[in-house]
Amino acid sequence: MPGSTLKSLAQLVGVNVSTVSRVLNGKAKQYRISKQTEEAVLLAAKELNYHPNQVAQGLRLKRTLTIGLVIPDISNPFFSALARSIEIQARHDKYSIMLFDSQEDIDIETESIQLLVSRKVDGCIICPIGLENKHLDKLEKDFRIPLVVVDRSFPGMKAPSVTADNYGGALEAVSFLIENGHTAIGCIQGLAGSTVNNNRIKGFCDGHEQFGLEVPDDLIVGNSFGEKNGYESAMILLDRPERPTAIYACSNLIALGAIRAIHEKGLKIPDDVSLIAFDNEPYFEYLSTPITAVSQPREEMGKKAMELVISQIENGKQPSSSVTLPTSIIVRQSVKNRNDDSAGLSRLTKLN
Amino acid sequence: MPGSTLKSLAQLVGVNVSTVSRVLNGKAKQYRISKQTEEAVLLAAKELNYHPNQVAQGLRLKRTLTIGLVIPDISNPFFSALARSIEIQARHDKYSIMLFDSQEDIDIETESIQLLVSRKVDGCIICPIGLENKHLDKLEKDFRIPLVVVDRSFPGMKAPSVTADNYGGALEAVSFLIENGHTAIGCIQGLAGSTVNNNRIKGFCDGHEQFGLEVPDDLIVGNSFGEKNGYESAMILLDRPERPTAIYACSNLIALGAIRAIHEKGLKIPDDVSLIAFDNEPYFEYLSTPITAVSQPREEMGKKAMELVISQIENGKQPSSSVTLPTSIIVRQSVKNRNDDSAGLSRLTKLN
DNA sequence: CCTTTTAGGACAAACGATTGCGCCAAACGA
DNA sequence: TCGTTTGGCGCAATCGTTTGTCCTAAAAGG
Repeated sequence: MPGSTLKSLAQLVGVNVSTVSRVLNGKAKQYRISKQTEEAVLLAAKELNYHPNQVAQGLRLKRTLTIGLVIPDISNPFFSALARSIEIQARHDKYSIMLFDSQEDIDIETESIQLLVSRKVDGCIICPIGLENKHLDKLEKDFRIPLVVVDRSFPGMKAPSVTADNYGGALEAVSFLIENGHTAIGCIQGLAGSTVNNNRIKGFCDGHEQFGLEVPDDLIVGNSFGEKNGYESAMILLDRPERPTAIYACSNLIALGAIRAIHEKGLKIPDDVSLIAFDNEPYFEYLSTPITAVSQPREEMGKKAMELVISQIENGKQPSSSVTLPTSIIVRQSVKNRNDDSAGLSRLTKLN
Repeated sequence: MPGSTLKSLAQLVGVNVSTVSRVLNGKAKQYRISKQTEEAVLLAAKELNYHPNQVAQGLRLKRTLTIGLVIPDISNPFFSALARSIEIQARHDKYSIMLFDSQEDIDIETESIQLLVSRKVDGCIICPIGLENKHLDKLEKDFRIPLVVVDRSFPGMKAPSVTADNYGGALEAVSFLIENGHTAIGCIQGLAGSTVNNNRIKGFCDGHEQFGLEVPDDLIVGNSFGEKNGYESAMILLDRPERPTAIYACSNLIALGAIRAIHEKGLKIPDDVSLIAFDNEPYFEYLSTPITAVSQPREEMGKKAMELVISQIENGKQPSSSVTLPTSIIVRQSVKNRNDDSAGLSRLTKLN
């Protein structure tokens, strides 16, 4: 049966569609439908394998049970893990996910947001490109669609955000490097100006200061979270007359690109250069040299984001605060302990 | 404006909604709408930033411009690459993607299919778990929703499928191993009974026969495409009294699990055991030992799948044939050439 | 001057579901 | 016997679009 409808059920049972609707919505006693009629309707619904047309329901109820998900690159393991977690949580709450891949392109992101509006999603979760948020604000102001921003937040946005503790994680990473005797640390950053990058860089800088080191501005290079930038920026760092002893990669893909560059140069991790990554991948464990990384709670981030949209949708209230989830450092073997190298090297410690 | 509608436009311009609708659908001259009215409507549409309510359109036109995508695990890089390619192609054709992650669970897969029906998607692309297809057939027979099956097909299904050349790729992989002097090859299979696994195993077996070798049935172990199975099955193979000299892993995740097991055993690839994987990952290049793998054309598969659904939707005709896309082997360093080991070892060659 | 054409749009019925209201019969109370 | 309740359900509007049909005035034709 290509689509049994309320009408077909009504005809079969011999009652009005409104009666069928009420029975199927469990409002039988509220509207004083007789037991007999109720059972007949329920039986017919089973027979015809009735399932309501959610498009019609969506129009009538102004609620589509759909969440829009906009992501810069679903093939990036970080985002696909996030997406999975979001989908699972959504399914649990009876919502479905409409997926948009913005391809790290602000125009596609904007276009996707327009689509979300046209499609009347009940709420959305967006991992924005990172530099603009006017189009995001419109979602709430003009269209009143609940929004949660994940991974890349904006200062001054009303929409709640879910992010990892980028500052804390960065601080931990750079402290780890410095404590292992590294003082010339190259930093390959992501999209400059994005809040997530700002925080990962601020942690990098503050880490230096906490140990009384000068911040090596000229060692901060790059401008994208992608693999290509990781490769190219690593090449630049490695070509410097005074090669940094360690590289801090601001994303999983940057790390992968850096590894490619290091391989290509014929250098060894960690003997020739140490590496630490922000964002962990399962395969980091099995790389030529297992990579030390700052791990983000991907599943929790997705779950939390979904909870925040749902609560906005169902309670109608804006959850006051954004959430920041803790990171953890996973120490493997990509950072060399230079303190052992020469006894003459004075060990650095935190100042305060 | 939380949703300008045809009605609001009509009031603003002072005409009937039908007139507005016709103008916006480019049917102005067909219905003899005057230039003035047309321009007034278009202007108002810009002013109010009108975008049609796609839910209402969907109900009226019985066409939602939505494709359902059901995938066993979006965090598996193979599927996320596929999803990305599908989303990009869909966007190009004005469709949006509704994403369902079946979590390798047949019940969730079935539930997802029911959701696709309720949500009136125009077509769907499913990467099924692999063992049953009755619920898939219903999609077409009972609901007339165009369907394309990707990665895991079923013999005798009417729905077209898009798969890599699993048989050919397997044959190539095992031939490569044998030509490198391996005769005791462990095989960690995926979900037994699924067509994709059948083909990857048939290639494995036929490969042996083509070289006049007996098929080592007892060396074929495992029963899932996941990482856990890769780990556990590899452990079993490595614990055998006569350890296989090579392992053929039937999926990317199986390979990752096998690598974990090999590491844990303190063995080296390829000196202690060689490894070849079906399905390539970018990071295979940078592993402790770069892994030789059979590469599937992920992007092409996604694009082709989308083309097949669209053609069914728009032409209403069933594309006669399923497509099989060629694989290619990427030789790295995880397979040891045992022919060099001892001069006494007779080199194997293909029989015919 | 009367009829026919044409231009320009309005009206209303769908699509499938939900829901406020109203209607009719039987039962009940007085 | 007559009004009032209550049980049980139908009617019709509505959500926002699309589209077949119909209507009205002006222009054209004779």
